[in-house]
Amino acid sequence: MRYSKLFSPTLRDTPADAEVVSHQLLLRAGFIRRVTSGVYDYLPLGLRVLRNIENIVREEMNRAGAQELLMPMVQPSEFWQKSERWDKYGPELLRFKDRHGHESCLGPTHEEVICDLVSRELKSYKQLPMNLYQVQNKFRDEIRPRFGLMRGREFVMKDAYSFHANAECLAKEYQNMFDAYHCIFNRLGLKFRAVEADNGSIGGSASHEFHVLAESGEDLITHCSACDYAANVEKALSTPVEHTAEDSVLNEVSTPHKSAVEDVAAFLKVEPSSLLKTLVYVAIGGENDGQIVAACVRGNDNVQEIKLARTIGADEVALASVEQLLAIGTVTGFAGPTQLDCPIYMDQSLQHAVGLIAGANKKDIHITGLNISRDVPDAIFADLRETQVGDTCGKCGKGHMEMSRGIEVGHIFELGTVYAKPMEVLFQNEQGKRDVATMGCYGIGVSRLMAAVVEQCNDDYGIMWPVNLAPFKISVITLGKSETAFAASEKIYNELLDAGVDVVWDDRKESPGVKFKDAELTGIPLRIVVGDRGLDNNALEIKTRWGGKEEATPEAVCQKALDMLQSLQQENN
RNA sequence: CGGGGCGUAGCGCAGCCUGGUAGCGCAUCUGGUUUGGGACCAGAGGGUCGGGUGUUCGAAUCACCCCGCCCCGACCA
Repeated sequence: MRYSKLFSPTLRDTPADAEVVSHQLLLRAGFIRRVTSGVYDYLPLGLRVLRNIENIVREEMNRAGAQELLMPMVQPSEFWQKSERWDKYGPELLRFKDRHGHESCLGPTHEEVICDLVSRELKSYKQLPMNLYQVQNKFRDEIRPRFGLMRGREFVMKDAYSFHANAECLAKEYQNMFDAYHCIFNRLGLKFRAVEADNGSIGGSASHEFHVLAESGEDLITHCSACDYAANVEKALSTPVEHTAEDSVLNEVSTPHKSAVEDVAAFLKVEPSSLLKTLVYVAIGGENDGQIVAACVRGNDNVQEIKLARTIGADEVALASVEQLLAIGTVTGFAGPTQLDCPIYMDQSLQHAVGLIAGANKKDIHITGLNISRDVPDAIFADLRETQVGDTCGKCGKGHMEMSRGIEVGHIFELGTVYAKPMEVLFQNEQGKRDVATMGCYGIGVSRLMAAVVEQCNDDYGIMWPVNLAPFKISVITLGKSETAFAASEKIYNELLDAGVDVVWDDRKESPGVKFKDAELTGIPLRIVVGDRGLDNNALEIKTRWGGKEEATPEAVCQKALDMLQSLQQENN
């Protein structure tokens, strides 16, 4: 490709509305442009990278034995009614009617469609197991799209669905996908971590998320310093540092206008860990929709709302309103577990706690000397607190937990029969009886990966694509306007084209600085500089995007560059 | 949807408080000079000042409504 013909509009200034580096650089380097909220154009360079990512994903999925197909973006409401998600899925599902008044939606995921397809064709256990995948655009009407490709409404996803005769077979495929995902993210040159995850609304049993480690990540993930345990904090198991206190009698103390944990602790001259934090929640969705519950953790801990929701059988929870607090006999800022008219859930670490300070359910008053087993006999104990740095690992009991931020780029689930059953994905088993297929599903956010890679691979000059992903591998930069430099460049360019490399020739009538800056901004791994000076010295410069520098004669420069490319590729993997 | 911020040329911004007929840098176009790190000179084009309504002799500027964007929260690949 000649740069003079390339549609690659780069920007000098960072667009003001882009917050994270990946968004800024992808815009500046001319890889993407925004169409509307959470919806983007992929320009030629961006599409090249996207395709490179897709192809690595394809190769590894194929190698793992999955088969590619392609399902539609538009899906009929009937499928969703059958799976009972038409009502459950919520406003993220973009629904519309066609000219006949027929209700449809844009696919946010494809369990329904694949189940419908497979249910029609699946007859016998002999056809199983089977793993089908696609790389396709999804649409989710996200509440708040942000960070460019990181959280779009329309995005490219690889979604795979496996079907099995039984749970053991599913477990095997789950492991197979787990391993394939490791291969994929390694080939993409990413620092990542697989963590145990909450299944969320998708349902099913086992589940892992794959996170690219980055400060800008939206998720908090935690891992053990000693064993291989790693989990999303939404789900992580750990035990807090022990707290000891003297047992004593209950006593009321006046704490005027002090309701925040820090304020109360400072006012009473104690550590926040001596306090009991009581938060009142309302269940949303699930069998106990609308139920009000109290959740208690130590003052220095936080309630992990997802854990609470799972514990009480709700889809999610929300903090109760002032009116709801009054209804159960307490007031804002001074809630405590005694004499509350609702079920009281307590973090399991509090089972034997004594000498705590808690709200008295009266304005401006706290109680001291709270003994949980004595004073809150009806408490229900469960894992409710959010894991903190330094907690003891809930798995090995030896290491302590460390925290990092992650971008979720993959998620795999053992679904079991949650979709196959309502969608009637049935087959005849070995005994000749009708059976429900057991399913797994495996997602990778392909377009999000593009952003995640940039988050990890950039410097002050721009993007530094891993060789595997780079839109072009080599940039031939012509300097000056001499006929000889131009002719020499063209020769090198053609030689590289013949060698089958993705090469771009910067033949523009621009000053050297502009060409260098653009090559760096767009992250081309290797550049060959062809100028009169180099030609006169019979030594052309080859420079890597990571600072490496070599020289070669005009005759040898192509081979040299190809060799360098190869060794860069190996470093990558 | 709740809270905060913003909307003036392709990009980055000033002007608004105190109303007077729209400006700067970069980019773009023409001509010329230049070419190993975002060149220089001369000239040129490009704006419903997000939209509407109102106040006013007069609105980018003041008021009200709407729309859009960004950040924090709930969602998730």
